[in-house]
Amino acid sequence: MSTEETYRYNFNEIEKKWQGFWEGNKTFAALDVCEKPKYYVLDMFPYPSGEGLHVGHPEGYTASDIVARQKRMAGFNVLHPMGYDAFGLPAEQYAVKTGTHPRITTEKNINNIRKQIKSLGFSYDWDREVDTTKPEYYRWTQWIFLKLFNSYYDSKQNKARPIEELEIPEGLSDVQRYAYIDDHRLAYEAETPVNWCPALGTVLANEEVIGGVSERGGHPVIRRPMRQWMLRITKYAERLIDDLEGLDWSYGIKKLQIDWVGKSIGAEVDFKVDCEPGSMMAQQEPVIRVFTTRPDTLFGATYMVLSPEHPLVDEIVGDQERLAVEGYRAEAATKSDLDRTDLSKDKSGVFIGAYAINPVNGEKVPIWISDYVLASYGTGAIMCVPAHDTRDHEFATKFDLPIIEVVQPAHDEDASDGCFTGDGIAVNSGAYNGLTTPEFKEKISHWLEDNGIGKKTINYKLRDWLFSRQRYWGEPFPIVHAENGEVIGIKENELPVALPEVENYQPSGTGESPLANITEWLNIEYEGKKVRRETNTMPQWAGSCWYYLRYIDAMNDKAPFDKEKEKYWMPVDLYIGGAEHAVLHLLYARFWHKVLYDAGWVSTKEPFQKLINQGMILGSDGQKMSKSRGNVVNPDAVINNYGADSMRLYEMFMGPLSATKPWNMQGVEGVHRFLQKVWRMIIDSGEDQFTRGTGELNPAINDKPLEDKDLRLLHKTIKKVTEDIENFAFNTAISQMMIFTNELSKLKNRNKKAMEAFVLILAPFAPHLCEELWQKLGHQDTLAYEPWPAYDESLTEDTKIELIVQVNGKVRDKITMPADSDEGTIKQAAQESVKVQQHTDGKTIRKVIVIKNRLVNIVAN
RNA sequence: GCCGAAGUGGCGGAAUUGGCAGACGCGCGGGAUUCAAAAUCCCGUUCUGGCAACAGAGUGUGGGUUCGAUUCCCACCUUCGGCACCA
Repeated sequence: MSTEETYRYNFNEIEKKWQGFWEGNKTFAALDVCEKPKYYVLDMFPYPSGEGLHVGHPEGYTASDIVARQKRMAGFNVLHPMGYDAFGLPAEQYAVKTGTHPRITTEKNINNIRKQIKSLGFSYDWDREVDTTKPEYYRWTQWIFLKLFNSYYDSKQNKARPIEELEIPEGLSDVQRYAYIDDHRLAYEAETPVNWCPALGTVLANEEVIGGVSERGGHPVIRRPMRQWMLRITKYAERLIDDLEGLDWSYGIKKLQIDWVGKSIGAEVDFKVDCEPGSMMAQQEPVIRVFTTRPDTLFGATYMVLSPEHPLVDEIVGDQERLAVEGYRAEAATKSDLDRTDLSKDKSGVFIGAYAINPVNGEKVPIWISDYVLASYGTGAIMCVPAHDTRDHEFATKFDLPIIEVVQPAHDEDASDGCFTGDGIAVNSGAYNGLTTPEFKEKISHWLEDNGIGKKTINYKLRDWLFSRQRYWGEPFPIVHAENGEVIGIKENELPVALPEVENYQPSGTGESPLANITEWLNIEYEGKKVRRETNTMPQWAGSCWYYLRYIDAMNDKAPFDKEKEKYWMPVDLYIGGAEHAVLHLLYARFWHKVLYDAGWVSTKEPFQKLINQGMILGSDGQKMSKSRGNVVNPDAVINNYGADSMRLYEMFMGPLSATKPWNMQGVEGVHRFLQKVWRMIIDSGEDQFTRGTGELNPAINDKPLEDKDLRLLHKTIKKVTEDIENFAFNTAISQMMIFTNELSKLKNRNKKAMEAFVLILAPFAPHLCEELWQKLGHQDTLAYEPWPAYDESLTEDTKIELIVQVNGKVRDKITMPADSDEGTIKQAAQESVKVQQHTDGKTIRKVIVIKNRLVNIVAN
């Protein structure tokens, strides 16, 4: 029978056909004006690498696509866009090696990845595609940067305001005024020690340095001060924590963000440096300010440590100690972060030959420097309480410094190693003895404030964002520098500052980007002044900080987006992506969003209302996929062999979306068999015992009503699939549809309406197949906007229930009874059971527990 | 070290206001169909004992609460992910 082949499930043909249909009809175009409620489903857009997609990408994209398709059918106006985060180092490194313009590489990679994405049949609105490297896009990235540059943070109003509104002290010279203003901008320049990678010729962000070498390439990284652009994200620390509250994100991700901001409440305390009376030093009255979260342990502070970089060290160092101190500081300066971390187990430091006075008891305490104190946190100096801080304890033990206990555990908690870090009761603390830790903190804070030697203070781990890179392939800054030191933002209407062509992509070597080599671009006249352009470019994060806003109005050439459209579409209702972006991307995007919010450009405080992280997909060996292990699965191969629908279905069937799970090609085979079975259930494929192979509707499909149990199965299935999509439990939704198919395939009479409902609920998962089946069922148009099938609650429950009968908690029998039978009837029926009687024989029945519609437990002994 | 998530058959996993452990899929075993195969269909498949009916054990380990615990509580072990001297 040659027709057999012809009418089998031919995924290749079907998928090509429907992808063409959707594209040609713009089936998934979102409407900007619409009476329907809106729903915005966003995927984290990919970096278009040369390798293309790996199987991890389609996992999140399939999940979001199922939701998008289901929401459309449920009557929502859905925005579901896709784009490319295409600036970045790999294209540039390739350019350095081969001379190929990164634009060429990037375009090629985008074309490839777009083709891959399209081959999976996602319901994106392709008219809204964005590419962060296009001038039409980065023009607005620069525009937002200018917003940052032209704003300052008003701490009283707790929001950013235009720089023109900044109050400037009178009587400043021009230069002083520029400096004052620049000091307040949300985007500012600073001389900062940065991670300089000589091999890459660029500065790397902390997160791009792993174990002292560059994340890409593994080249050594050293610390070196350099002029850099910084963004004042620290001003938003409090709001970045507070506004998490209303978001539907997992506890884990919120915690990660909160910890990254790292808020801690404590006090700043001034320690006077002990000077010889009448000396030069004494007149200056030098003071060391420390930050501590435990002001209640002040009486136990037996020494102090300054960071090696602390500015006061030079002034107060003793003559005899100067040489040793300078040696130590030089050593610390050359140490990378890795070296410092490595030494964490073995503390180092030197005494600087000076003393300070503990303000609470007048004790003279020695001052040391050590690299375990960070210059960049708090005040760069600490008071040390070795009895109640593990790091101080280690240091004091090593250098034989005194340890005084000032807190006792309230109960008999474990004070192991003589270092108790918990809350307790104060001892050896003068008038404060007997106070609990919180009481003590409160009192001493007031005392410090009343005496002008300290005050309550809040510190954050979060640092300002190092926002410049010495690279070619990134957004140029819309900034020029005048000869008098003035920093000038390019006018908005002159944007974009286009990325110029260069002859070679090699870094300039001085630490500047390749842009510094193009003199005719570099030195220009701007507004009548001779200026030099900014040669830094923005980091890869920049484009991804606001792309979700550009999708709302991707073609707008007058503004980044239309404010009315923004009001309609924002916030993003669902954001799906990898957990690797849980901290930085989300934090940075939230920060930019808040800046735009303060400027009145966006209407919501937060951009992403609900966030779901998909888990990692491992190779079939249970290891991370990597070329070197040879366990990488190529999605193209899977699509070729089994089709996009099978690929989609398998990725969802593997397990819970957020779990880490291994790939198994036989599992793809399994879901593929399911789709074939669905095909045979509805199409006369000639493979089925009841059919002849016409390729049309299966003759078993007719208008005869389903039997009660099958009708109930249909309604149960609709209910479960509907609820499971809501809960992102796609694996169990698929399993329920398998149960339905297994059952209905056995029937000689398959009700047509039931088949149609089934096709509609399977459609978000396997859209190509379902469109084809929908057409075969006699419909002309796409099913994308067919109403989502409703279920009848009363038909989702059974009329007869199999009750479990237990004796002493062990299952001994099962009895079938009408649903909602009353307790008395159930008890009686259970005790009449022969098997129950065998197990209760000779025993006294103490108790009978009945759980309606579930079980009976007879307790006997 | 700290924080977060998780530990269930040969494998992926299912089951939560505490109520049949192992749905669904893979794999494996047996059968039907076939000249044969592919495809398809049917039966079986946690472990131990038994031909079977059936009995016992069983959700990382050890305790506890309960008529009843994969689910709740306490202690511990292991794996994965993140952070890492932030005073």
